[in-house]
Amino acid sequence: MRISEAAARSGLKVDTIRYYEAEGLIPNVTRGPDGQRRFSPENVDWLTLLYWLRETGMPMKVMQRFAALYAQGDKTIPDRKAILIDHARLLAKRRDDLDRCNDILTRKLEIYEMYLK
Amino acid sequence: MRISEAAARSGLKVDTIRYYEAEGLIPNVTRGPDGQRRFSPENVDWLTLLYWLRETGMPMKVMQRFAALYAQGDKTIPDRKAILIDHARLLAKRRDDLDRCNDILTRKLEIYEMYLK
DNA sequence: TCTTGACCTGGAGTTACTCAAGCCCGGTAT
DNA sequence: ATACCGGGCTTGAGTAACTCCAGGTCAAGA
Repeated sequence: MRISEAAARSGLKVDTIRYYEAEGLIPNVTRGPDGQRRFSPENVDWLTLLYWLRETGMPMKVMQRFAALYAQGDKTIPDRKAILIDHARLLAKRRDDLDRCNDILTRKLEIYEMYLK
Repeated sequence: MRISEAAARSGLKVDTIRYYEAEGLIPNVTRGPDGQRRFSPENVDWLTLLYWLRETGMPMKVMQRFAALYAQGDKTIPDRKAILIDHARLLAKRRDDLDRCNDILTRKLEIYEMYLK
């Protein structure tokens, strides 16, 4: 499929996809005879994963490493697994942060209520 | 207290605090006779709030608006309340995102396990 | 044929810091 | 008295990760 559809399906913007490809984050992107990018369903799966990793705060350098490992085949699965487990730990921390911030907001809002009375 | 202590207490870096002040995010910062910034406990409270708002993804422009409203006194409390409620909604969305990403990671890891068998 | 729409590249602009260079100032060790 | 810290100051450059834009190609439809 074309880049616009890949963008719509993955959640990434067209520009971001091109940028990610230039930075080596997307393996196996082929071009049609017209020189335009063609995305396979596997490409889109990959982009969707990148979208969520980004959305949850994975730095690009880590994604780059992840993509490089992927390009080296199945023997890098333990390494890739380690990266994802690490990221899952980050997610847990972020979740705690959100909860903590929520508590703070709740307290502030209570104070505002007092003032409004 | 001095800037380094304010940084340690709020979680923000010294550089970030100076930057935030320059951008108008911190009301009522006074200077000592030596020309150095002095932070009151209220300042530190404010900085801590900024720290958590930033940590949970509030853009600086919103913080700027929030600070400007704060500087205008109690009559802006409803507006400030609206900003915080809005941000709380964002927190809820981010929490969903984290959970969704966690699901994806879990599935990927299961696939990796299959390969490793 | 002409135009439209999707794609291309290269490069500039943006956000929110982050770091570094170079200077001032008060306190302590020699 | 002076040399040297550590901490603070400002200004300005650098970074990450996009994001947008100008200018150009090309296939397909009216």
